[in-house]
Amino acid sequence: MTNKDLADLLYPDVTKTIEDLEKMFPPRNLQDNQEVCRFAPSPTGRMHMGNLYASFVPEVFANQSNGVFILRIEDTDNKRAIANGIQLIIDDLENYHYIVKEDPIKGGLYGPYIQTERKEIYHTVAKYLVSIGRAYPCFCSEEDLTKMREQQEQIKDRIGYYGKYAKCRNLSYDEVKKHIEKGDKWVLRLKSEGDFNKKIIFKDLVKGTIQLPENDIDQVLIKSDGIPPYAFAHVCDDHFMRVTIVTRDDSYISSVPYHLELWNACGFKEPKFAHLLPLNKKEGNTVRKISKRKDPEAAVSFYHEKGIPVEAIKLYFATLMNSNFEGWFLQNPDKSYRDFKFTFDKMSKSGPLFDLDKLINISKNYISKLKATEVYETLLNWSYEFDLEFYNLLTKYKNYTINILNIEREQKKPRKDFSCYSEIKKYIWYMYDELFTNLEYEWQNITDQDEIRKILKSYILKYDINDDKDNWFNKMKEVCSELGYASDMKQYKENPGNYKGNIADISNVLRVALTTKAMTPDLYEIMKLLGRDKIEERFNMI
RNA sequence: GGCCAGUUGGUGAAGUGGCUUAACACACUGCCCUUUCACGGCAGCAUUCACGGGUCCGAAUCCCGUACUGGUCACCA
Repeated sequence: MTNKDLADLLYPDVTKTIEDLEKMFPPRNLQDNQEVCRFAPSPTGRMHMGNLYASFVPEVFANQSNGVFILRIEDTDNKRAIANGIQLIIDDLENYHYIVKEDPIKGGLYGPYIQTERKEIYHTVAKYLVSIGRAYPCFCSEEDLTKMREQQEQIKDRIGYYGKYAKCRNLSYDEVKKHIEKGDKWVLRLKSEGDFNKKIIFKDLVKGTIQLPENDIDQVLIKSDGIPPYAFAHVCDDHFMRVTIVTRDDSYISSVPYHLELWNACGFKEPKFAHLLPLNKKEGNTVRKISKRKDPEAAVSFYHEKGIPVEAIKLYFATLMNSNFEGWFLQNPDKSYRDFKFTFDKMSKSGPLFDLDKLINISKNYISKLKATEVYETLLNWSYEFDLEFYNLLTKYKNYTINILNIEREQKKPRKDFSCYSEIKKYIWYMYDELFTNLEYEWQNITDQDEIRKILKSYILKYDINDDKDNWFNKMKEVCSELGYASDMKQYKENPGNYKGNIADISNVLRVALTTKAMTPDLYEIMKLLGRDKIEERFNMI
């Protein structure tokens, strides 16, 4: 009896051959420098920052080379999958404007893009491996394996199904047949040819040259439910999807020797590998992988609710990804991160720490460079979801709001007040009469109400909405002289005793009377937007 | 425990044998500019690169050892 007979016995339903698959999924018609990358998550829930970053990297490398970025769903562990998991992932990638060429919904010539729908492919390759003597069925039960492990631990031997421990490795055709006929459960194992005492050397795009012991463990290729575990699935998928760069978490690095043996046994040309360090977070003195369960700031929804622009998050990812990106972006503030040439060798070999402060800074800069109309549109969308009262005001006073948002914006060095959209209201609420209630005035040096009224009265007599900024400021100076305040700060500083106060105090009174706040954008602009009636009305409220 | 990797200020990091008495950015502090805030400008913030030894005229950079941190050793991905 030959290996071929064994293959037929194990996989009688498989009719295709590995050559058929090669024809069904021919090499892509791409240049050498065009990369095919994929993001391959499990559908276990909403994306989190770790995931999002892990998908940003292959997306960038695929698209900057004009290649193909694929979304493939790894749902072979059905215990952890959730119902609408796939849709959630697709939605998040779309919200972040990732360019995805092939995914389970769009489809593509190299699908299906869901692993549990690719069983035929896996079984075809599995059958091939059996037929060339590189795979065999194993009937060991879970108890057998546990017992074996305990024994190995006791005598301090290496743990695993290998060498003399691989009991089922040399089962005869008749023995296998007997098991199968009895309906015994079985898994398919690789017949490893590796030698643990020898080393393999391989080059990782991120980590450089790495030496690891060869794999000699007869790993499971197909589980008893007929579905392959990750390793075998990824080899079949990445080969037949013609992936050129496999990006994945750094934790896979120690199983690379096994993976390489698999690629080899199947007769596939191995792709390039890039093992990425996960996003970390500092907790006390220890650094750990950012966690969906423990860290609120890991959730994508956290940023969505705050209204941090997705582009800012991507810019932050870009700075984490390539340390020289930030400097480049400082030199080229008007360019997109898509114009930057990312490389693997500039990626961190130790895990990058996720820093919310840094993200917020990037976000501030990003928003400050937008046009007022763009800020308005995004703010409108954000408030529609999270603050309907504000949304209604924004809709009612569209142009007015755009003008407010435009204060000190379109200039060389724009203001950087807003780090996210949820913050905007607290900076501009006083511009809307509807929100101008429950006031707490932040008077500074001048608190005497009579004095304040005197200043306001003196000022309003002079105010003319058509004044240019110089005139406007001169009128404030006139109030100073009339009421005994210094109109020139230098003079005031030389002789503070000669004055009741200075022009900054007068300015503060006007500002607080109109806005209640001691800190606002340019007062001249604010007054222009409020208009004379509102100014008088607010002065009279004091 | 075996194997693999990493360790540069409060933070992200640059750095691959002399240009480094360690770039840049964030945060923080102080000063200046200024009607306020913001922006901006200037300055301060690691005499030192986990520790110990070695190679070398010369080490953050190369070698060895130690410590610590992380990863991995499943019919999970």
